[in-house]
Amino acid sequence: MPELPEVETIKRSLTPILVNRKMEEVTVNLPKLIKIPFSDAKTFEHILTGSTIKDIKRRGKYLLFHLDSDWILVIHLRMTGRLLYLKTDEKIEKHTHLIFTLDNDYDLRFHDVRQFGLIYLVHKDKLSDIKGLTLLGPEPLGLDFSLECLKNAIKNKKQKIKPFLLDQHRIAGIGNIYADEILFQIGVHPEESIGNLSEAKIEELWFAIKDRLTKGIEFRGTSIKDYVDGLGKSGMFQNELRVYGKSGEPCPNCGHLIERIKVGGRSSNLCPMCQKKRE
DNA sequence: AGTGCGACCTGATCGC
DNA sequence: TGCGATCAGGTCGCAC
Repeated sequence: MPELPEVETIKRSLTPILVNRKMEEVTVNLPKLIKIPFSDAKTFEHILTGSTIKDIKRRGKYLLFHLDSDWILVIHLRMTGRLLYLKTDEKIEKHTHLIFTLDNDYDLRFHDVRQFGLIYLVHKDKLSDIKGLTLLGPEPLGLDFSLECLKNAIKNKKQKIKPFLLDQHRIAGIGNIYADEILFQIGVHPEESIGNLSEAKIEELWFAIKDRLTKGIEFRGTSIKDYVDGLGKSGMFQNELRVYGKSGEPCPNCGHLIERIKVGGRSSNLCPMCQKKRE
């Protein structure tokens, strides 16, 4: 579900209300969600109870809750995970798997229909135990994601461009929606080999990655089915989408009908006129 | 190295 | 109205 702009929006919505809040009670309703270093819900609850949230950070699609102890709570929302700030006396909805009861009569609740979300509690010296987090590529909106960095990642590779963009080890945070939008913006077919991209195209790609993700954040994310921010508020970027979810509709550039195909097992939306294969 | 597939889950939607 | 097939924004591990 949430990609970089959605996770960033959740972080921004939760930070001002959660920083310096203490967790008075922690309830795990679905113990199997708790990963590394133990899948023991009681220990998880015990360590977190009484902790105060000092900061919330984002890395790729991961959220990191830094505490006033030596532990870090790491959450990945995967497809349908939500983090919601709700009054403690509000009805607990189905699929609420984790409840952090705060010291102000509010809860932070983790809700996840498909149960794919990942919850980790790690010692601050053991963050590297979370492989998916450690192996992430550069932050596309960070300073280390330079044009050179992208060129190096592409060099001598034959991979199709769509799976490349989705590979979190290469660039962190791009998911299926933004990948399609990025490719439409630069007029490249999702099955194009990245080795075929000209220098100029790589620069366009570099710009488009940053541009689409930045715009996604400005519009506070894309709400199609499940996504809302920490306050339950929908994003607006779905109104800015050009190809994702638009198959059968006219291309905003040329009017040709948008197509949907499978690339690397994922649905890909594209305009066959504006995004022809080969350079 | 690249690709393709199944696995993990529930729920919405579509075609018959 | 019902039922099965298919699809969904993510990632991992395995086989070829």
